[in-house]
Amino acid sequence: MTPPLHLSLAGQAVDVLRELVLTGEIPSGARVNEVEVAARLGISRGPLREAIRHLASEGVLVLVPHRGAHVPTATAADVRALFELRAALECAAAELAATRRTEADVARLRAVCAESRRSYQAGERFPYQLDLAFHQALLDAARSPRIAEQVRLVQQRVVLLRSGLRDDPPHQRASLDDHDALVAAVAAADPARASEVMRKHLARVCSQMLTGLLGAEADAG
Amino acid sequence: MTPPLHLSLAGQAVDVLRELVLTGEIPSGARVNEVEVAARLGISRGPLREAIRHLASEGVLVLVPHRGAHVPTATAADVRALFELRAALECAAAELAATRRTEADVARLRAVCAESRRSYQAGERFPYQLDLAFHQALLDAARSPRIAEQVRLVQQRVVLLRSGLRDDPPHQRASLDDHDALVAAVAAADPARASEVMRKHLARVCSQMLTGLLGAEADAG
DNA sequence: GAACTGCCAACTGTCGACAGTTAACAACAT
DNA sequence: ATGTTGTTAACTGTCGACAGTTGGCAGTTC
Repeated sequence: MTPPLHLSLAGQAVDVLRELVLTGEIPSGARVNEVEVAARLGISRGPLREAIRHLASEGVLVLVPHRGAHVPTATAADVRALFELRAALECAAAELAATRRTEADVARLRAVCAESRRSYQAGERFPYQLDLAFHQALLDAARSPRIAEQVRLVQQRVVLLRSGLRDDPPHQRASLDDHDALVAAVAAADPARASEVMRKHLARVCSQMLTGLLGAEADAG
Repeated sequence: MTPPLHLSLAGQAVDVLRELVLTGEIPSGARVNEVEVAARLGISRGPLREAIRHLASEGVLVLVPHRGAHVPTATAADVRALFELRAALECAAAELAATRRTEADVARLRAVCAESRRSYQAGERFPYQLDLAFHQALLDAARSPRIAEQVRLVQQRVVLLRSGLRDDPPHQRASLDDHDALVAAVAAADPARASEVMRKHLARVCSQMLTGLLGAEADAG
């Protein structure tokens, strides 16, 4: 999907390790042994260490002095704090998108929404990839590179939390409606409404994720 | 001030290098030679490389493959994008602060404002440290660790831009008024007003910084 | 039986050295 | 004189090895 056109081994290691963590192949809470993973990737410990530090700065891994890196396990408070950050960023992005969007942006947003709804009705499931694509399209319309960059990092951590989370059709349906309302507000050039719709959308997603995680924790414990 | 109680050399190198860059000792646009700086810090290239990568992830340095790291030079578009991000974060923080602040938070904010005004009138100058202290106090009142973390990173980049920027008493006076208005809105538990005051405050700071930078560029060119 | 102490293995933190790439300089041809 | 090409020096990217620390285990003592 994303072109891994890095030259350095460290850059490649970042992509591979990130994928390993985000797909859950390295599960939440698991430790990352440097020599073991270095051997697995066929590189030395130097570049791998740089990759680990990089992913730690993204929040994909956490570092403990003299005890290496491990995949973080999130508490309910962590999730709420993360979604407060996400709301700050994406609400602002929604406002900017409502101000700066072109006709092409609106068309793209509508296309992603239509594709999402079609996919949902066809497979009775809302592919998360399309959800990401929608938010990405909104960020493109906002034309604020720094905000987009930060949202990408936050979404990455959200993906991390989602690993092993069961689907919830009613929630997916609500998200589809939220997206449509968001596009309408952006198309109408109504920043305040776009921001408010986004805030409610993210609040819903957050609470759904919290119940899902607490349920998973309850299942595990 | 901040306790540099890191254990690893890489951690110490991060602090030292950051200080070197933020104080302008390593000027904007300058390249960072690994062997040279490693010798200067009395450490090997390994830890220094990790420190450089870390600072690059913070935006304090930029990396170019096979050409090392250098201190970034900002364009007007970069400054605007950065302040869009800062506005997204700090407006949200202002809203949260207006919702969650305790009496102690308000007292602390008022104390910082009073100290700022006193310092301004005494020395005809508004120490930037007190400006940072005010925004920090507001973040404390917001009680959103993730947002606070991101604001800290953004402020760091703003400090980077400020290096070698002349003072502007009228602007400082306006900032003092903005801060007072912000405290009033937070004390009144008025999130919408707090957000709006913050937005205008940051817009003013941004435009002042742009004129200051463009003037500096004109002087240099 | 429980708690403390000393040892040991595993792992991280750090270092010095080698290989590959880049950019600048110089020599040459046009 | 200018454009091109070969050469070289400097620097980054990478590796393997050593040292210091941490956590666990066995042995001992109360």
